Amino acid sequence: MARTAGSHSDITGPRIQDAALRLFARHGYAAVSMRQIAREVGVQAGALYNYTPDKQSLLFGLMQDHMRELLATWAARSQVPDPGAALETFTRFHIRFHLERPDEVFIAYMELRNLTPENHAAISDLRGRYEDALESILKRGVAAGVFDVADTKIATLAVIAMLNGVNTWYRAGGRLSLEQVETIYWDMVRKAVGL
Amino acid sequence: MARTAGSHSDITGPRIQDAALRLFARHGYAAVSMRQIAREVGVQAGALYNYTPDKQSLLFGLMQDHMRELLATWAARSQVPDPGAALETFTRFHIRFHLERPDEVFIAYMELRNLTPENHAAISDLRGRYEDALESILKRGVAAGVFDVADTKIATLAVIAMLNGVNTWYRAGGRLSLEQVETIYWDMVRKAVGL
DNA sequence: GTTTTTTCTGAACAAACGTTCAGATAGCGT
DNA sequence: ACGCTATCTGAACGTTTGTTCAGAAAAAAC
Repeated sequence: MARTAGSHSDITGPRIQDAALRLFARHGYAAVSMRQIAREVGVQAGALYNYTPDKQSLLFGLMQDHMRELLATWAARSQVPDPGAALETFTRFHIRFHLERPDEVFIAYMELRNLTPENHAAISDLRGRYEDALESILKRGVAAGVFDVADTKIATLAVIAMLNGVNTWYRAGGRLSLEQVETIYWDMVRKAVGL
Repeated sequence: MARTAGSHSDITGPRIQDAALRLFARHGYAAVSMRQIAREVGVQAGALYNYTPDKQSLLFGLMQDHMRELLATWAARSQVPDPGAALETFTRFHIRFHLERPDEVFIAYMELRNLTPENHAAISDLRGRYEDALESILKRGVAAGVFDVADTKIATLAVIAMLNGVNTWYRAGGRLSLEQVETIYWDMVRKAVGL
């Protein structure tokens, strides 16, 4: 046997990424084998290598795609001049964006240590750029005298850490709507920066 | 060859736990082999099985020890009646305790998915008890009318997530002392709960 | 309808995996 | 000094790992 009926790279490629994403998020990169991914796609393990040079690149691609989309989506937003309004926009954007992609977020935070040094540096750089987006808002607010923040760098990391926590417990269809969750967190963020 | 000079279970046992802790934290449970742990201890892989029935128990033991120590240490503290003071005590305790044990904390949060269902349930239960300790403080503060918190459950998770973030960036000997870090975070927590 | 290209199979590779165990030696109690 | 027990080695087990590749079939190009 060889090429199978209906096979097409436009179909198999994304399916491999989807399967890898889900399996990596569920069991962890190191615990998932190429054969498991292949089985999920309905293909033999060797076929995966038409789409990725190796397992590491598969992980890196997923993380890089996620971070780039995060940055691009945020950059596409029209920036509000008022620091308070900008912070609210960021807070709600962050929660919504991350809740819509639980698997990507999980991988981006948990699998950093499974990247090669070069790949790790690349992802860390993208992460840093996103953190800078928040920190620049905090700095503007401090400069304008509307935020009360002792250390903008720490506040940046603290806010992001707090917001990321949503992904550990929120489930669609639960006690609270996405809108309610956003509002509750925004309320805490707002108060934390002294607004 | 067989038993080696100077070998003793009181020495080898802890060394195995130390090595497993460090390696699991650095590379992840699934990515670390029993042979790597053994090499770190200076022993053959088979010798590990005098101290643990299997790899899974090694991980579970580390996580359980950590969570029990966390709960016991917190329980040993004399509880302050004032909710505000209690929250400050908790905040400073949490940061200090966790910064003193970066590897244990890392494992306790990252390796949950590598536990068997029974072990997972056991650790989650311990985790839940610790979260309850914070939530009870928040509830007392809300009842006393000194805290402004929309949802104590979410606030609990948000505060813990924020505080846990310290472990991702703090390094001893850096720009800020532990005392300073505690104060900055307490300032944010205090404001976030409307105190 | 024929040729070329794309996509996949199935087998193979060496290496590493967790775990077991008979046997050997070190340390301890007597 | 001797025997007993605790501790470890070294080899072995069956399985799984990531990856490669010749060949075969489907799809696309002509």
